[in-house]
Amino acid sequence: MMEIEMPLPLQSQQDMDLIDILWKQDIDLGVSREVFDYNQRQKENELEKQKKLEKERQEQLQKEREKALYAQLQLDEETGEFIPIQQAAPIETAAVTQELASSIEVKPSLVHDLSFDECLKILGETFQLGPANEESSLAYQTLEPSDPIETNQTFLQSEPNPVPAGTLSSIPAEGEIMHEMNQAWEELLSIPELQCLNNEIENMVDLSMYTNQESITMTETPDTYSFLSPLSTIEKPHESSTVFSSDLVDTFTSSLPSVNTNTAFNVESFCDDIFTLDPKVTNVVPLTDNSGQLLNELLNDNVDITDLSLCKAFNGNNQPEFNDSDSGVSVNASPCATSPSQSMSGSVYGEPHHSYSDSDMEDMDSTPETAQQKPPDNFTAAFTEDTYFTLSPFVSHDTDPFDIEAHTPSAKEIPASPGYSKAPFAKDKYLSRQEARFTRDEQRAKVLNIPFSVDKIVNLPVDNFNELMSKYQFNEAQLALIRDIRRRGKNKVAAQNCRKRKMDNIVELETDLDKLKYEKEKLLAERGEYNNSLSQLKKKLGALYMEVFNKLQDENGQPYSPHEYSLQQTKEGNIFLVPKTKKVSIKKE
DNA sequence: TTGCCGTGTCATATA
DNA sequence: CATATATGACACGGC
Repeated sequence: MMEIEMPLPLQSQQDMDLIDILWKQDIDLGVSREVFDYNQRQKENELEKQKKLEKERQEQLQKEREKALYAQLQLDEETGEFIPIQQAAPIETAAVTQELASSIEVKPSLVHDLSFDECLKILGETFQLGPANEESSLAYQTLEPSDPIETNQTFLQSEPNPVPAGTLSSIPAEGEIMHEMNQAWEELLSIPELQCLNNEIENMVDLSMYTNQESITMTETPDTYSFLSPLSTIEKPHESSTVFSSDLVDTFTSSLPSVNTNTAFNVESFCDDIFTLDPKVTNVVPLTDNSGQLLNELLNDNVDITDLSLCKAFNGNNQPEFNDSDSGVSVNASPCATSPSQSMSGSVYGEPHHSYSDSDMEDMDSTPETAQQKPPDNFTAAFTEDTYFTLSPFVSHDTDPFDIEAHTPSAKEIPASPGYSKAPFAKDKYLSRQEARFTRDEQRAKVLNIPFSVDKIVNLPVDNFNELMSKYQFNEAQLALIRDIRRRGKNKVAAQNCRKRKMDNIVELETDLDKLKYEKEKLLAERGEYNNSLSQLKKKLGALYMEVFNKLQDENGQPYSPHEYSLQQTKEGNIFLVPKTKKVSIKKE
């Protein structure tokens, strides 16, 4: 069975005999000879050392990535956010796009070989996975890896050609796979028919999110990252387009029917199926965590599809941006980032990134552990009520977002533009609804795991609000965010009311103005009438005066001259003929 | 490209 | 003093 091993200097013949004796004693127990083999153990030790070295190299690589990412970002002094250096991005984008074009074998035509119905079927079945129940929750707990980086390392170690430590450019395999997969999805969803499918997906998920919220439990598991890995494997060069199509359809149709809306989706088995789908495909490359998050979103119907559909991966044109330009949390939906620059800058490296830029996040240095609420007994119910907050793809349950923030400022990567959330489908009318539905504050709340809705935060009366707040333990960042959300929410309503009042006032003033104009016209007309009647009365009075005056005669029987005399009336009603020269003297009297 | 409009947000005053 | 409300000013996106 065993060939005689060359005795080492440290191993005397007595030692070898002793080993043989011990082995013979244990051989019935199934112990192999290698157990007693010093060389074997030494080899194992060396292997372990190599693994450790590799692990260290991975960590070093990770740090270098972050450094490179820092180099691509600049700190916005106003917002405290990291923003990409504008000039670099387009060039890099173009370059990487070209690289992708040459490296990715899937042509658009290939993807388009999938009929719309097939695509619809695939994605429809994918998202018909109902809200995961507790079974899936269990699955989550059991499948949950320790952390994304570790997962990533595991993947890397399983690779035939481990990624060497080095700079960004020295990790083509990982980045390429990421790009390939994202590209595949971009192309898949760039099919015009699938644009409207986005909306269907959204609606389906909306249904699951809002009608079954109470039954929703956490199902997010990074293991689902591998869900779409066939995309990166099937689309290898030696696969024809028809093979791609059929394989893909077969993959989904063979895997998904066993999953209904009430059954927990066994991601692990699902992935196993996929990974073993085509044994000819030897170059099975693991996905990065980042891509995995995208896939996780796709796979989990509990996931926030807003993030998904906001994801630029589905149109590949713009950056997903949960960026908060002026205040609050700046969250990059990098899980689905497809921009080469973005991918290169960090998201491709498999970390969900979180960015907090204003007062909300200024306290982020608080102990990460405190970021987790300590819910009351009814936490589950209260929690699931707004579960979508906690199912954000970038809210990892086993990694602390603050920690990630602290170590990976890359979260600031690639805000497409300063300002509000920008729909990935900039010209997609459907997304404006999503955008409207998920405000920035909601996104912030998701990031910080706020266990109740923004609506509650804003609209609850003070007492109820305080009562609700007392049920949880929040860290300072969360408290600040909640405070700001409430303030902003109330101010938003106040501003709306204010504007409405202002408009009402304007309308009212305009109405008053019209009324006054009408009144003025009316008064002017009335004044004209009065003037007319007044002039007529004056005429009549003059005629009457002259009639009376002409009847007056002096002692000679001569009429008085109207130039020398005038008729004047006293207060008592007596009328006198007064010489005009004496008129003044009479008045004086 | 420019201007207008609606909206969210902030700062500040006031209740 | 804390909170809510009101409002001017500003930024931003859409048209």
